[in-house]
Amino acid sequence: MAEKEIAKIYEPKDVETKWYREWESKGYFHADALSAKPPFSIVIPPPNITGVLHMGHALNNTLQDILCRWKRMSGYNVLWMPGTDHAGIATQNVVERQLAAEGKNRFDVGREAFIARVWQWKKESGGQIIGQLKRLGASCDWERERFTMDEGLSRSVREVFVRLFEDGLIYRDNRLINWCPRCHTALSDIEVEHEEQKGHLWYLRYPVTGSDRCLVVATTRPETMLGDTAVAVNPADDRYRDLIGGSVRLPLVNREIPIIADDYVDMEFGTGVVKITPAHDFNDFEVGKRHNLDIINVFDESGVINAAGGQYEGMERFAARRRIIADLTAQAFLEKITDHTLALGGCYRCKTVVEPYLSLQWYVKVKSLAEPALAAVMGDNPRTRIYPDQWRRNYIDWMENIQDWCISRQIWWGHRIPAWYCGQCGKITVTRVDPVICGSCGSDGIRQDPDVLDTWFSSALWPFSTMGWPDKTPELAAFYPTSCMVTGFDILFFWVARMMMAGIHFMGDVPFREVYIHALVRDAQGQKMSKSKGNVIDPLTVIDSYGTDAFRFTLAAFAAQGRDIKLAEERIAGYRNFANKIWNAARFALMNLEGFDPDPVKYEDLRLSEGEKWILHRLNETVRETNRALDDYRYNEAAMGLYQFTWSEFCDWYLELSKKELYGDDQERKRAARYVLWYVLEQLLRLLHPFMPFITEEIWQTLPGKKPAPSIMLAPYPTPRDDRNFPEAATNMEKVMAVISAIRNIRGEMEVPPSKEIAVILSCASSESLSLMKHNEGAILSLARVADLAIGRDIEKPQDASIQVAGDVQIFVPLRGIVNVEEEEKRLGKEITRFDKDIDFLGKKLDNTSFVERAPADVVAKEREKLAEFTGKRRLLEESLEKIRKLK
RNA sequence: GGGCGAAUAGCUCAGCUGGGAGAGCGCCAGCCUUACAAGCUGGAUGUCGGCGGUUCGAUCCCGUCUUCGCCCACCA
Repeated sequence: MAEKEIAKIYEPKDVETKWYREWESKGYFHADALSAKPPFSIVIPPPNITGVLHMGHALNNTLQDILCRWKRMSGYNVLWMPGTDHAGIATQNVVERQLAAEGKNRFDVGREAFIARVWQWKKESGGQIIGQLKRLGASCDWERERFTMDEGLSRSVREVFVRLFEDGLIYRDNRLINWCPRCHTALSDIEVEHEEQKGHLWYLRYPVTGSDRCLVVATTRPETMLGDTAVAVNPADDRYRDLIGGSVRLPLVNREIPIIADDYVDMEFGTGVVKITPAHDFNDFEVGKRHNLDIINVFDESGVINAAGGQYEGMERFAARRRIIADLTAQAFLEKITDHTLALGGCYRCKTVVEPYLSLQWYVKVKSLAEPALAAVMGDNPRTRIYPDQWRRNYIDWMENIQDWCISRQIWWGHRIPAWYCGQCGKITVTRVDPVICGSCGSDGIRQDPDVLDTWFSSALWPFSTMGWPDKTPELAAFYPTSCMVTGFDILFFWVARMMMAGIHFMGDVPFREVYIHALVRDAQGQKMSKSKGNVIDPLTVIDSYGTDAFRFTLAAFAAQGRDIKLAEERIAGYRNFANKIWNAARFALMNLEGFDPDPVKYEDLRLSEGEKWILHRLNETVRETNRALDDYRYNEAAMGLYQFTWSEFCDWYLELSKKELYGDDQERKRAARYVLWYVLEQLLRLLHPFMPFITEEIWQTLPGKKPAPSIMLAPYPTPRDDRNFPEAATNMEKVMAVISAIRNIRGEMEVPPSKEIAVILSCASSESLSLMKHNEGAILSLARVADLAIGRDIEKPQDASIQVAGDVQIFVPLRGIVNVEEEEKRLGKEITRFDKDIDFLGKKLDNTSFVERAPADVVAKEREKLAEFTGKRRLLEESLEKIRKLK
């Protein structure tokens, strides 16, 4: 470290760009498929090309990067496969909005030109999230970056579609599906988000034919009455039994429709009479099938009433509702309106209320795919383990109740369905290569299905399509199945479940060995972050103001399993301070390591102090804990352990302890101190690197000594070292630290300013303590700021001294001129009361014969010890208090 | 309607397999002690949501209730 002054405050910005560029350009992120090292692979949940980095991405990718950096340093051949998703509906929406701004729609420009325009948009602005992931420090193998619509992945999609079709697992059917009237496309069941809303139940009178009775039906959607083709009652319902087989006349429409009986009708609900609209309700559709009812579709694809709606044709569905209610009211067909809450389905892309809509769509038959995907997570040793376990239950429930997957979408941006219809024979041709003639009759009058595949169809193949499938590639051989999938629970069904099905079916093995499901990032109040609420914290703004490392560390420290993260900005500031603390500890070290070369140092020859042994021992324990925690995805525990070690032990204690050695003249001691300082810091930086990649690299590069690698990200991750375990020394040091703390406590309580040096007498009750305290005299002198220290066996307490007890050491601080007698009296009183409580508690516990008899012997012994210790201390304090009182 | 999760210091949260609770921020007191005031030292604060049960012993296990949150579900 040169004479150049290092800034007191860590400035992340330049450091981050500098090192990221270095890592990437040197190819440190690149995985070699032919490496001899054991593989560790993760495929990134590909962000949408329309995406900008939000908190969810930041958390997700930070957690992945921590794993990747940790494993890479631990000797694995790490592949983190990156890429982006074409995000069919979302991306199409973006470009359609652009067109709308120009006063056009996609039909004006035509399919080909529209798709060209989407590609153009992708080229210009589709990659920004990749740059943002880089700012986050993501160590992805960018050389392998893929896109769900690139050539290779499109080939995988085509292959999968054809094979499933050939196996009879893909079929076409005409049934009710969820339809978004705004996106003009079908949606799968899970793409519909249900939300509870306050609505109404309208009770409508349907006059019974040939009678002056009316049947009253309750409905939440009165406008669909235009498509009613029956009313239904429960066959067991005595109220209506006589009317079954009869008919009613549909108001406004004047259509005569039958009264049918069906078990589906709940007698308890509403009036026990249900209007049946097979074209616009999933239940009614089933009822209609059972009873062979007509299906009258009254909407067009935009949710506007069509010709079947007679006088209401051309009205938007909600306008039609208002009008129809008004008309029914006017004609006395409306009996009453009651409040009713219902779960309305909305499009997950645009929130528009979806419409059950009859149409011809493509489906994947999932039953046979789901079975092995279910089996793979079952048992004590599942092929794929889901963390935390609670999510396994969710996965299982969903897989067990899985419905066929509607995969066709009526949009233009996506993988076009490789099916051609013959105008001659009407047969379908599905092939790997675009056909020119019908596969059945040879006619050239074929045309391709206009629909594209659900975006999640290609996502399902991601773990193997990105590695070159269907070819047999070295990547697949080396990295499939992947080691781990890190993702949020919101796409457990959309994505994880489908990757499982596809992976097992096409690769013959699960796509990943482990799945780690992390939580959602919310605001400090626990609200979901959303633009409309205005509570969004932008990760990039956070990075700008606090630095990437602080931000990453915050996310890791918050990432407790199974719990959402409530992110408050103050916390990030707290970890920014932590980064700064590391920075300043490094400044201290570098200043004191000037001219020091650790390489020739023989560790075995060093004469280590108690404090040095203690910090080495604690480092070893921290190493052990960090590795163990990361192994179990306990990111928060790993982060908190490192935080505590760094700040409370390394900085607060060790650095302070080291000063007297570093500043002293004993060259042998100095050498040991420098070595330990260098060693612990060097190891600590490696431990922290997966969490805080930039600052650790910046400091690490300036440390003296020969580097094991050109970058800290390639240096071996610390593992515990047997030659650095000092359990005994560590315990001893803790005793010394307790004495120092006790002296500081007197100082603090007595308000003795740090500038005022004091005299202290230590009275030890054992020879062990005596030699320990003598041995660590220097530490006590400097850390407790003591000028005059006397240490002896069983020293009589001076009359006018303040007392503290630490283990079997009594600490006397002569009062005269320093301590206020009243203050001391108060302090002692407080301490005594505190002991009284514990003594009382322990006494009662030990008096309880069933405790003494039944509790394990070691627990009882421990409690006895504690009682004796407390009683002893209390007695000392009591004596001291009496003496003090005499002084008054 | 089914399932899951949460309730711990003023706030945000830890607390792995039961032996009378921790952190950060905030608060109080004293400090510019030559790495760091984004800092140092000391201190205060909790019927661990309520009620039962199991146990020698429960923040932790079981039951139940209350209050929040989430997921799934075709009750019109």
